[in-house]
Amino acid sequence: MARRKDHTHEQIQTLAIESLQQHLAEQPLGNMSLRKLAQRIGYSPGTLINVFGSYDQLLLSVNAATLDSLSAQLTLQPAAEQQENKQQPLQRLLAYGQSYLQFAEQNRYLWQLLFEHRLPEGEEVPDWQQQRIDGLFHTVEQALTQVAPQANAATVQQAARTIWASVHGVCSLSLDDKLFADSLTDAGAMIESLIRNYVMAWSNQADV
Amino acid sequence: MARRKDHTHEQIQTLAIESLQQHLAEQPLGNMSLRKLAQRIGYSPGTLINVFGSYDQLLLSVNAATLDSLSAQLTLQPAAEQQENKQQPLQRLLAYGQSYLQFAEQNRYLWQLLFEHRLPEGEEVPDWQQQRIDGLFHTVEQALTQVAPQANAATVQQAARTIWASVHGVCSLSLDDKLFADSLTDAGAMIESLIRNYVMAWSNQADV
DNA sequence: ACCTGAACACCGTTCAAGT
DNA sequence: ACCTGAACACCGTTCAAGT
Repeated sequence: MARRKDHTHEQIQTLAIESLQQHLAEQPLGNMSLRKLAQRIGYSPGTLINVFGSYDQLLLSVNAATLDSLSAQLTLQPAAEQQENKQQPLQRLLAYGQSYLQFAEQNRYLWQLLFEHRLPEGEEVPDWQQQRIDGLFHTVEQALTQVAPQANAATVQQAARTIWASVHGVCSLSLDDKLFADSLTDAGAMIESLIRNYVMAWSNQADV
Repeated sequence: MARRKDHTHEQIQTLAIESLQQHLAEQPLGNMSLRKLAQRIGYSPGTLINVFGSYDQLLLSVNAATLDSLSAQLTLQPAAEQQENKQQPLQRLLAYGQSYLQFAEQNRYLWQLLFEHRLPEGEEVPDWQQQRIDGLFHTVEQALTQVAPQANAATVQQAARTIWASVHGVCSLSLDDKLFADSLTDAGAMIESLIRNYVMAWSNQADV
């Protein structure tokens, strides 16, 4: 049998991605499979391969959406606080770090997939992914530039990446309980300590 | 057929672990399987399950060994430098961070397995693993105590974990090229900047 | 043209049957 | 007692055959 045409390819993509996201809201990727996903949305495994090219690319599509919602959560700040923080870039960086942690905690399986999914063997983080990541860095760079206007672009860029990767490391080990027992509460304090101390010393020393 | 008894269970464990380590020196875990591993060492898949309990526990055994060699590389320092650094805990922390990065770069697939392997669903990082991790933290804590003798134990402990997780984050994103293009060289600089700035501000502020 | 479902080459695990 | 190898329930992917 064949010939259903109930949905366009685009609609099938949306169905599959949303179904997988729904699964990852509660369970890790390991409990899902291309076959199960196909069954969930009422198509055969072959159709999903047709539409996405491969299971790996389906996962990449979910990661694209995850990067977008991460980006949305990070840039979203209550209007009142934005006003307040206009002259307080350090506060903004601290809030940024906490938002990142919050996102990781609230979307742990999406987050795991985003950082642990490896492309088959080839190269190339896709362009759109690198661009989205660059956008996230950019916000950090803006805040750092305000903190240390005398610093040159390369220095700011490196500091932004350092802060970012550090916060990421705390979140990563904390979510996996690979740091200590009571990680949920302490991770926030560690990120605060990390950003506050790093920015303080960095701004006093950067390109003076 | 059956009844070989060419090796004791312990010998089979060693054979399997070494064979997997050899594989991970060049290729990611995904290219290996229990069945391939069994074939490599001349036994059936069932035997490996008998000896290790499951494929997962075999992987855990490799991780135990990885933690040991990581620990060995970190505590190993040239005698001359040890002398030199006796009064320079910051230098020791910097060297520690670089050693960590070096280990991750030189053993990327072992390192990936160590941090990405998840226990089936249950709880419990095994005791021996937590103890080994605690030992690694302890070295960092010792150096921090020298930097800020006035700080209390809890503060030092948190700072040690913060530094550790941060360095880990830089290594992790750097190895996956998820930070930027030229990661190999810059990761070292980022770790240096990270430790130097954090420790500087932290020591001035901790429990004064 | 689109989709299916059987087929292919795998996977970790179990366990009756051999020695 | 120890090990095997077939069997089981999966997996991602391919592709001839249907509509």
